[in-house]
Amino acid sequence: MNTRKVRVRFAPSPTGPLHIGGVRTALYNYLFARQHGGELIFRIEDTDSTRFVPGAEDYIIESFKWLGIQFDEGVSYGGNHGPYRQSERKEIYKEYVQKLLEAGRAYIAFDTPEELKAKRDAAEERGEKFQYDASTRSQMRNSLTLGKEETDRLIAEGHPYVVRFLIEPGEDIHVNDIIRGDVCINSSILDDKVLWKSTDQLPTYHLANIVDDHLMEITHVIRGEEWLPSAPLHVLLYRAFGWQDTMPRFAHLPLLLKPDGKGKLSKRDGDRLGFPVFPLEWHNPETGEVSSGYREKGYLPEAVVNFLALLGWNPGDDQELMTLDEMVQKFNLEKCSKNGARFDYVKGFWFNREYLLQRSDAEWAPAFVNILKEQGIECSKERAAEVVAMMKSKVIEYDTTDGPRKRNVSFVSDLWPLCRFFFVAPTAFNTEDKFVKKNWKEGTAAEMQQLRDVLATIDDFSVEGQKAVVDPWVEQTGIKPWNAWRVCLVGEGQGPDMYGLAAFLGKDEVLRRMDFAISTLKL
RNA sequence: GGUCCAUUCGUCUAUCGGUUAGGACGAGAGAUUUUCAUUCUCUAAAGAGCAGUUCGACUCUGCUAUGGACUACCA
Repeated sequence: MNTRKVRVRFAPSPTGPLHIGGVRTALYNYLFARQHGGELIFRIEDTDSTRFVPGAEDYIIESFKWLGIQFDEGVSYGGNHGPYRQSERKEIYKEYVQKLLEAGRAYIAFDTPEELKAKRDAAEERGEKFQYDASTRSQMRNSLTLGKEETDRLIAEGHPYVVRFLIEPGEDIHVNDIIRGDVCINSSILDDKVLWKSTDQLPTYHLANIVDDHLMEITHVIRGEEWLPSAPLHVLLYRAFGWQDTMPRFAHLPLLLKPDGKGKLSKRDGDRLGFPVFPLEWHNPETGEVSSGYREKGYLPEAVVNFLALLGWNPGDDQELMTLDEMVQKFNLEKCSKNGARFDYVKGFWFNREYLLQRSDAEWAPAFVNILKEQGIECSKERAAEVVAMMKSKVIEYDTTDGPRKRNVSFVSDLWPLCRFFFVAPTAFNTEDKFVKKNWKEGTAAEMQQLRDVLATIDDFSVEGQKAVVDPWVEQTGIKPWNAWRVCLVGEGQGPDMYGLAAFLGKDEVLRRMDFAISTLKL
């Protein structure tokens, strides 16, 4: 085992917004690094020049800032192992492919993409599969079949070529994965992977990845399960370079699956079911399409992080709500589950609510004030906080694939549809409404008139002030005014405690709404 | 098709040979309630199937089934 300082990395390619699965991978790397007092490196793997998307890199950096995941080194963070963008490391890779070439562990191949495609198509027609490997490379146009002279000549003439990794068949390659244990595959099923591309004169992922991880002294590679099949190739690469002694340990994380149906979680699922799959809102620079983000939807970063952390890992006890620091304490790669986790976004609502409830009413207020402003309502933070206090324990309806459901207020934005009447007086009453029908009968108007006149005498209109006058009146008259009063002030059967509502509205507004209801509803 | 990985309540999961198989989300019921809620209490809900190893298997092995990933000059 190595006693080197733990160094892990998260290395996305800037081909678009950061997928939520990638966020989880980065989070696990972060937890692991922190727990071991190690370092987290942020590397950009932009060796596919054709898929580069402007803005993606900044997007990813901003995402981690919002989430509170701090890197120690890398693009935008600095460090002594740079540059951290693979496109800026071309000369380094060149040097290392050269070494492989000289050592006879790689060779040059002139087969064009078209020729290869023709081979594949032909094989497919025969119901077979073409693979560029020990069994076929002797029939191809490469430095092995052409000889050194001819190869040099073709290169000199400017023929495009790739560099392929020469894989010896018939060897069992073991990968000791921290999560999955021993994974073994035979080298015969591997193809001679392209290490250097002719199209853009850049290395492929496999080469750049191994060279960088070695040079950046990475000790543990924590990545998605989609990389498991190529892990043996990577092991072979480490060996070919003679780096097996410092080869990092591997840990392949299970995938995030669709909330329903089959397959892995995709952007489409988010669009379909109405939840974000990206941390931040993303504006596609080419299509102009906008994809929603957790931040813009009103999620708290702590909630997103906590929710994600538990998708594929758990501390082994029953604690589900954890701060980042607690997670750092408890994290354990060996306790990561091996099977894919369905993305249960409904549980995400619950996490958000829990974290929102930990915040004071005053902390909810600014966001609520903004939402009110969008509705054309000006409201001070203080008054907004009062509404929050009265309404945060309510439930709202939301849509699911199984039809409408109810859930607790989980976002500040849930408040608005529940709180309209705080700011807008009823302008009409629905006499067909069950609550109105049940609570506004003959004689109710007269009772409300009595209550109105009692309220009119109150100077201190606070909850306490009203109580002191109204409670005795209720006692004395035997009138239960609550529901009818609610009809007057709200217009329907919802809202907070009546004294609280009335205190918020103020005496004038309360009397005005009552007058309006009494004169419109009559009876 | 080939290779590899996986399989406990609807979902996320605990259990690392001996348990009444635990928790959470979600669902249902009841109590409380100044409407709707909150809150509290309770309930239902699981080891894919078949063999084997063992005194004993959710846990180990094999097969089957199912799901997933990979199979590019993409990462």
